[in-house]
Amino acid sequence: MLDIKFIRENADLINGAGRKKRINFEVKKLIEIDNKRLELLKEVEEMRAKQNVESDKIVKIQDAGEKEKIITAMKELKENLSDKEKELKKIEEKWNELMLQVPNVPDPSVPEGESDVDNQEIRKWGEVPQFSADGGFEPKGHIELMESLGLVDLERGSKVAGFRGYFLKGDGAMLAFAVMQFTLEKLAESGFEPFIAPSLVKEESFLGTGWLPQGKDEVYKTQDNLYLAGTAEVPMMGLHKDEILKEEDLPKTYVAFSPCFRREAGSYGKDTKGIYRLHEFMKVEQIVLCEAEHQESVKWHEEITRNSENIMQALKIPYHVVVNCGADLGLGQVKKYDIESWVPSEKRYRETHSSSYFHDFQARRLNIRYKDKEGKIRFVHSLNNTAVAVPRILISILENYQQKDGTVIVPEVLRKYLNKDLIS
RNA sequence: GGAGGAGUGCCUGAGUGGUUGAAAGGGCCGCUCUCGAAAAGCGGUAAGGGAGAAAUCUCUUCGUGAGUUCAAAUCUCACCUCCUCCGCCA
Repeated sequence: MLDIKFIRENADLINGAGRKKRINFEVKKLIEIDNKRLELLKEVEEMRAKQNVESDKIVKIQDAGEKEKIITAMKELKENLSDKEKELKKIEEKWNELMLQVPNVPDPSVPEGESDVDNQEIRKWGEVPQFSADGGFEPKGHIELMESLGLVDLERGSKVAGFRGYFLKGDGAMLAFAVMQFTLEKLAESGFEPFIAPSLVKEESFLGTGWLPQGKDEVYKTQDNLYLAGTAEVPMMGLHKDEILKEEDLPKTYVAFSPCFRREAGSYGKDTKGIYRLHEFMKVEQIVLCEAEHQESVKWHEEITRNSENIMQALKIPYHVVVNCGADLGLGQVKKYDIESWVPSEKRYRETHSSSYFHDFQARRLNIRYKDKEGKIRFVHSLNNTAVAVPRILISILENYQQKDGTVIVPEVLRKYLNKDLIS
């Protein structure tokens, strides 16, 4: 959500944002509704003021006849007032609906583009392994690798959990916990406060983060009107909802584990095999709330991106970082980087992390504020980034560390968790 | 799942229809006193919206929503949250 005053004064900017993000939104319509809203608001407030004044008189006046006269007049006013209030409420509902659709303005550095193919590589790390070079071998895909090593059971997974169901087992289960534990420890060391966040969450945090209403097909809803979060970003942003933080408490840097659930409604045909795209997975996520300065957001955006890169480098997995183009940005995102990890069997990088900042877009919706040095109350800025997503990251770990005989070397930094250096 | 109880400002807590945006105490901030501190005294201390250059004026908010009434923190209903007891249970 953006400030209505900002929207009114920067209609062109918002229209441009919509174009760049390939989101249909007409500022003109909203401004018309807003004008109507302000007009009605004024009328309603004048009537209420009148009512307040006359109410005081009713209490003070002794004369019974006079009193009766005012009460009669107030009865009439009440009729008119409640009609106007109903009208105002209807307009406000429409207004709110539109306000939730206003796209946040992307940073000028975000490239134009139609889809994720237009995302631009900004840096690359690591040597892509050359398995098939002289005397080498053709690298196996993660499914074959994991099934032959007994790390996953996909057949029984779908028997039990349906489409995209899976069991991680044996060293697959151990490796999953190892990489999450490693990540959590690394980030806790850098000062991020660890959390285990709820996944079953009320609607308001979904609206607040911008996952709803736009993504309603993407989110599971329960019969108790709770929703299953697709990322810890949702509960973690809800954490400080309606709070006024102190400036000295900022930045809030959190690292949260949570199970994640996604319907993948728009991706029926995509990645139907293996453990790349799942309805249920686990994730360790970085969340930052910082002061409401663009430079702060940028600084933290780079920092949380670097944190994830550091983990990838510790795991020694080749990756590159792309800056997402306009069309690949969500409604609230100002700028986003994806980290994509090398998948040898596909000979390409695939998305494993997503790092974005929102300015105060989410904070406005969630009403998360802080008091700055001058005592002024402002909305915080918010950011989030994947620290590691499991089991997706296992694809790159296992495929990059595989050997000719089908065994897999355990990344050095994970050995202490598995108590072994080879999965065979 | 069953039976009760409660939700008021930063906190504790008063308030059962009308000068209550809200007593009192605590906290916090400022000032006085003091060499300084403590204590004491005095003053201040919600957020959001609208109008205005500003001073200021005005509207809304006592868990949320709906209702009764000329008028609601106060009455009615629904929902949410928390607490206690019973049952079940990782």
